[in-house]
Amino acid sequence: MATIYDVAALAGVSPATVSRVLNGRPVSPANERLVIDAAQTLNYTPNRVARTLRRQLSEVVALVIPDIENPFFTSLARGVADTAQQAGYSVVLCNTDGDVAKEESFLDIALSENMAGVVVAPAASSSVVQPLLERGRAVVAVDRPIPGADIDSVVIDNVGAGRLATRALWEAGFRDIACITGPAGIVTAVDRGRGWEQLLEELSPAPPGPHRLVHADFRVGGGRARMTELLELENRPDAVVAGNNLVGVGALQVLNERGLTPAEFGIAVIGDLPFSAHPEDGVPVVHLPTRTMGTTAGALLLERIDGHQGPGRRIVIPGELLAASPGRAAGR
Amino acid sequence: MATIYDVAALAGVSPATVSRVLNGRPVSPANERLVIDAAQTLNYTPNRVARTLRRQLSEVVALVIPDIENPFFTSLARGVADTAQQAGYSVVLCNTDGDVAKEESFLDIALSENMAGVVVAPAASSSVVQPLLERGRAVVAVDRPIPGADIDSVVIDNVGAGRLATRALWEAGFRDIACITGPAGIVTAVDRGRGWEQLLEELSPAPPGPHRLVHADFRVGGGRARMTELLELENRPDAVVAGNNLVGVGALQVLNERGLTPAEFGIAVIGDLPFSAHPEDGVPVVHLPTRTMGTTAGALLLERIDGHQGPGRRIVIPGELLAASPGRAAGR
DNA sequence: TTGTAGGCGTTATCAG
DNA sequence: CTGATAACGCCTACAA
Repeated sequence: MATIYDVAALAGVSPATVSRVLNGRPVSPANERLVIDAAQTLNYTPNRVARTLRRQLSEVVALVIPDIENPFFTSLARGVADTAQQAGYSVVLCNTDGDVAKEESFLDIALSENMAGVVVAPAASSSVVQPLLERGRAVVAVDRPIPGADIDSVVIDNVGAGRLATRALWEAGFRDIACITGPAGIVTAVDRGRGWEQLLEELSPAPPGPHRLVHADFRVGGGRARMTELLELENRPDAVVAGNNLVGVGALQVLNERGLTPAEFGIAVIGDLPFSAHPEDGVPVVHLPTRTMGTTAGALLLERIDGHQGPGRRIVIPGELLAASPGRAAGR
Repeated sequence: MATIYDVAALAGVSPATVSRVLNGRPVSPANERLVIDAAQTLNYTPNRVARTLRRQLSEVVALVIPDIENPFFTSLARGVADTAQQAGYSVVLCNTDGDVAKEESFLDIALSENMAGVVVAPAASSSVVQPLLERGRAVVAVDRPIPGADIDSVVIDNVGAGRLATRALWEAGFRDIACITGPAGIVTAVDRGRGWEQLLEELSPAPPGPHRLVHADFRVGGGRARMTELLELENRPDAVVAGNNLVGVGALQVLNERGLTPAEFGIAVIGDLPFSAHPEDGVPVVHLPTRTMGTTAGALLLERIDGHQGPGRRIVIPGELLAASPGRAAGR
């Protein structure tokens, strides 16, 4: 592999001059030509490891997410990647599988690899970003804020999303609306449940009992399990709010298998139904602009990398209720 | 940030001894204790950049895929990540968006970051892995082989998958079966189309005209567009093979929107339908074990990293026809 | 504008 | 077993 010395030798200049050309610093036109030609003929590529060691900062940013198989996060990832790549950074994706230890390991690596910044969707409510911050690295939280860390964060208005979904069912005439949200330890799940609760307390003469709010794994299996239980209840509800896209898929699976239509048993979903092959008539969906979250988080990160100081900013992105009209095209 | 010198100073030994402890080389028990304690109190983490520069090899492997939003590839990614992480490697995911230039850029980076290896699902039939191979780096192709490169590859039996899907429709009684496969430039798409063609030539007294094989973008939109066109044909077919999971979703969307059931218009899908909320009764699906592909590719990569020599191995993984019986649980 | 030289943090070699 | 030292490839004062 050619080094900067090889290029210098071939061009008949010093390594410093080569470095200057590579980094766009002033060099005589003649030498610039020589260096460029030499680099070309040697097929020279700067060694990024050495550069990073010297500069103490790489041109890589990491995106740490808990579930790479959830379209919510892959769409988010696209947003971050688009923004960062446009600014010349490479984006590497790290999947923690919801495992706090893996997340910590990736943050460690980001630190010791001298990465320029990290966008993290924390697996739990605690996330060890302090070491990164102490070293002056850019860190942005996305989807879920990190309590106690004064950093930029980009989140959904989860309470509002919960309200929108619940209101859609209420207005469709349902009066005993349950909610399957995510784990009690995940703030997005809790907030969506709070939105559901708020709205019913405002509208309903008899607010729902606490047993109408159930927690599920934020995956298809979780939705299936809780939906099945709800249906087998002695006094079962007449509608349900699904706390995220995958829970929605699971719940819909159960309803469909039992031949229950959305008119018979109401269901609204917080988050876009991924890859739906059926129109899902009558199912209100609260669209969450995940790609926008990603681009926003990416933009904040770039600003921080560029040296922006100041207290952590908090950007809240609203969900948007999609009409549950028949014939609406699903999927993408 | 503490360095190896700080640890050495605190422990009262030389940096070399610290390095030895870190790398599990023989050191007197007394010194080992001292070093471990010193490292702990200083909260020391080795600088991976410096280590990589010195060792000329990092403990990172890259996985380069063309579409992070396609569950086919995210599932594959899980497989690779599981295997590699178990062996102590960090996996970084690079999404090329099907863009050959981006792919080349990522391969460049893998090279100049001294990454230990790369698993690549090539965007096109050419992929510039030569520089990596020349530097002795481990490279494994997955999903699509790289013509002209003598490397390990893990692929689906795409011809076989095409045959399975087509046979299922034939046996269900359909006799004018079209095929929507992927772009003509993607070998997996071509092979699946060949499987369709082969089978019909064997079974059908009048093999299908070439216009029964159409190429689509391997995404939902591609499936929608081609399916719509097929249905509007003057002499439309009575069934269709969808060339991948997303084309299947798109085609199913169109059929469902028009109220055509799988009994009226046959459809079989090559690849698992992602996140299906409906049972999809009567739709034969050729299951592709993507996760296994990933773990297999990861294992081959690790062997190469460990120095395994020899010509490129080619592992072909068969698809498996899932019965299209009513009531089958869909999604995961 | 250009070259020299030191150092980024680690590991490997080579004496001791 | 241990320590001093050079080297990985690059960038950047500093001096010319």
